[in-house]
Amino acid sequence: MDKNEKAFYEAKAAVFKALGHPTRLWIAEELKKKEHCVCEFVEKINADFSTVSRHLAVLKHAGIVGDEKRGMNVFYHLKVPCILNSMTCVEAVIDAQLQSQIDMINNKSDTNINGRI
Amino acid sequence: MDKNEKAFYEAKAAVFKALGHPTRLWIAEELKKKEHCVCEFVEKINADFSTVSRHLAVLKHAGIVGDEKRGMNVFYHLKVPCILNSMTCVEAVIDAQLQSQIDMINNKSDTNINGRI
DNA sequence: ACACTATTTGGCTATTTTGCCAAACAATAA
DNA sequence: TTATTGTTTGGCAAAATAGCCAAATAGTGT
Repeated sequence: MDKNEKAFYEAKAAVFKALGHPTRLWIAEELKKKEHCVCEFVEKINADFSTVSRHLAVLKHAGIVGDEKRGMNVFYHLKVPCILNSMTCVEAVIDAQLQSQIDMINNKSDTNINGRI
Repeated sequence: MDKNEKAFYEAKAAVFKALGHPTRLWIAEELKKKEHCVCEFVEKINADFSTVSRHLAVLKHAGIVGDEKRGMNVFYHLKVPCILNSMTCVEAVIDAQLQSQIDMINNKSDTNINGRI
């Protein structure tokens, strides 16, 4: 893997990483519906103003959201909405994972039953 | 946001987080082509056996890959290939980001030029 | 039984991330 | 001008992550 390719993987991973936090993922989904100022998020999330601002900065730095100052507020919008198209697949991952956990529990109790007989 | 919804966002974010590391993202893309044992990755990545094993464990824990022991080797495979479908969009994010950086540089030098006149 | 190979795990340190508080900044209102 | 509101930034401490080494584990072959 040469230097360019490595840099490319780092850039791509950074995008995933930015979405890899529940609050930021939630913010991104909210921004898919419509733009929001920071204060609107602070109301809905139980977190400090500075915390929300930092999360938004992470998303902005990753290139996922953009911001625009209007009056006293800074409005954030989703720059690349397609980034959330994978959500159905992500949900499929979670479902599959949940299912395999259920299977594991079932197999374990089967073993126990067999062990008892 | 109630407890269930919060847990749902945490689970979804965990999937993104798992892909949010260049090595793990590279591994996932390799696994899209075909299954691999750990040793094959160790050869290609310049990292310790234990490091690679841990990265694979993270992907497995997130539900993205599965593993199967055959003989002396453990083979990993991509459980949910659709997770990489978003890659073209991720690349679009990077392109857009790169472009906005170029624009910023251009605007800055325009300002300088105007300032000089 | 022994040695050998592939993999995981425990333990450690260095680095990064998170989230809060307080302070700084910016735009508006009085 | 001062006060006020919305936002960002500096600084800090707690927690999580990454990556290495060494030890443990599991399966194979002798």
